Amino acid sequence: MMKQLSILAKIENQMERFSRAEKKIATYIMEHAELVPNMTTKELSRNAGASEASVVRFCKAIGIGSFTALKLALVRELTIADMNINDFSIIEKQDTPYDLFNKVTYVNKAAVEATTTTIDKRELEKAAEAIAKAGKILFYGVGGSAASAMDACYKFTKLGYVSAMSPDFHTMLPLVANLEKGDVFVAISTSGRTKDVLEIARFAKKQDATVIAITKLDTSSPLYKEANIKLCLPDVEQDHRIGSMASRMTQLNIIDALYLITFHRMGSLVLDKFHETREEVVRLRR
Amino acid sequence: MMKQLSILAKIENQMERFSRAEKKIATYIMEHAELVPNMTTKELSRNAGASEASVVRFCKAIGIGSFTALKLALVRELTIADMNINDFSIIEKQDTPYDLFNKVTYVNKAAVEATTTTIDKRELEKAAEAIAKAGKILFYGVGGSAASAMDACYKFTKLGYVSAMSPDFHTMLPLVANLEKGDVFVAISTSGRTKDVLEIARFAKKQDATVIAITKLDTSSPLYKEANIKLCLPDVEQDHRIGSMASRMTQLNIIDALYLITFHRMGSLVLDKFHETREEVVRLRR
DNA sequence: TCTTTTTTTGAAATTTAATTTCTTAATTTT
DNA sequence: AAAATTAAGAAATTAAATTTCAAAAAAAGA
Repeated sequence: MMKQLSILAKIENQMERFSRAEKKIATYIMEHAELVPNMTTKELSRNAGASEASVVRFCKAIGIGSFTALKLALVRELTIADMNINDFSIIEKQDTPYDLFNKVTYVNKAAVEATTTTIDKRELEKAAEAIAKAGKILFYGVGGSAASAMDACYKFTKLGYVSAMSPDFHTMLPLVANLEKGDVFVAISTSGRTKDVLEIARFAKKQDATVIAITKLDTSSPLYKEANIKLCLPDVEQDHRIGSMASRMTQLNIIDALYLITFHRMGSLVLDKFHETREEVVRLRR
Repeated sequence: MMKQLSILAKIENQMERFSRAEKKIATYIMEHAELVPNMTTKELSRNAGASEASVVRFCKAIGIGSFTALKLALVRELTIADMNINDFSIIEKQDTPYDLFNKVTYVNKAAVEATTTTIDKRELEKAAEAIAKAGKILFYGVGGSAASAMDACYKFTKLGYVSAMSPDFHTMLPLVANLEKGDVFVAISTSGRTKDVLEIARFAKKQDATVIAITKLDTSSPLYKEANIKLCLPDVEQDHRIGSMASRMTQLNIIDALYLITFHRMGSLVLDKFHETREEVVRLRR
């Protein structure tokens, strides 16, 4: 029922979609998975009969940020396969609540872990830089992503930023209209194809704000293409009837990172104000 | 038969033999093994307080051919050992954004994992039962827990429940006033001592609603004592300056479980309505 | 204690690997 | 068939790992 987070399964599933060179690479990896972690792009490209560039592009195509990340993910997967933990991956009729809880826990843990395969070091640095320089930060996500936007907004408010969010398109419009050059707009959409989010992101860009996208690594999605900075989520898509649970975990993991990075960067400068807030909170304790 | 020593064990064994720089590197690896696979020689050397050359030499010293090989070996080992959770509050001055990201990821993963230590099978079953019988479900959390409440509300609305939430005390009052016997009120407060949440929870109880608490396992907290059903969060140690990030992860993990359990229980009965919603969503695709 | 020798270390240079850019080739669309 | 789009590899760039080498620290011998 719940789809695998497994790299090899993902490759197999997408096999028809792949282009000629990608197919060669995919086939080679499927057949020699255990060798790949010890290879370089040059070796793999030579063995598969494609170019190094295609190897790197292939990684993005399957939603993994870099060749090195693919190698690490493969090692993990092959190690796990040896251990046979995979009975977690399927929900069964006779599952008790506690079984289901354990399965959810496993999936969420794996989802958080998978974020390391899609995050790009430099994009993260760019994001940190942009946020550090921003006057205002807006967050926007709808449906399942609204809660992530809310969480992010709360966190950055705590840091002393002028921050806002709303799951409502019409409320966002005037907020975005007031963005200025150097301000930051964070668009949260796992698919990268949510119309409302896209439209507001374009508007924010027109206002000269820096647009940070928190979205699935999918080079063909409109949000991915539009954004100034891309913080990519792993593709943890699950049963379409259930909807994505784990993807919120990955969104929040990235938001936590942004928060911690900003906090760390501000350093002791803000700690005083921070403590003031805290004391007041304790005093008013509700 | 000679037992194959793991890398970490091997490092520990040889600790006395190491030179000064090697010792620093060994210590860092022992203490942050899970971070090393995503590091470069430069990062590791900086974090450990030694040079890149020493990192490479260290690998040879423990009988591993290259730094890359060490990283792969560590991944294998950690995947098998799968987390010995000790390591919170691990932020250092010189951490780069990417370092911080990896640390957050590790902490969040560990937090999700830790949920398994505090959840009680029977409480979970009671919660599932109560929700199945409920007409309405309310969620209430303030501050950092508001986003969790929002997420939960969205999920249960998708399942066809009459569900509401607000981070605003005054908005909650009339909502709770309309609760009837058998309805469910879910109070989300990690500390279990948030005044607003407590007051509303008491009110809900007076209305004969079933009060489910999502709160830290702490038998002396008022919310823990008041609640009909307790779904307990692990006590994720938190830096008080930073505030809890990981605790939201644990809240959401439990919410995901409740959602999945309810979904599972409803079974195919609702799938039709579910699909209708989905088709409409696709049609209106925004 | 004071050389001398040996070992350890990190800075800089080199080599190797990964990624991006740019151009050409192939494919699809009109 | 022409135009537009997409795919692919060669070459250039950037980043990572490794080696070299000179200086510092420690050990050995006077």
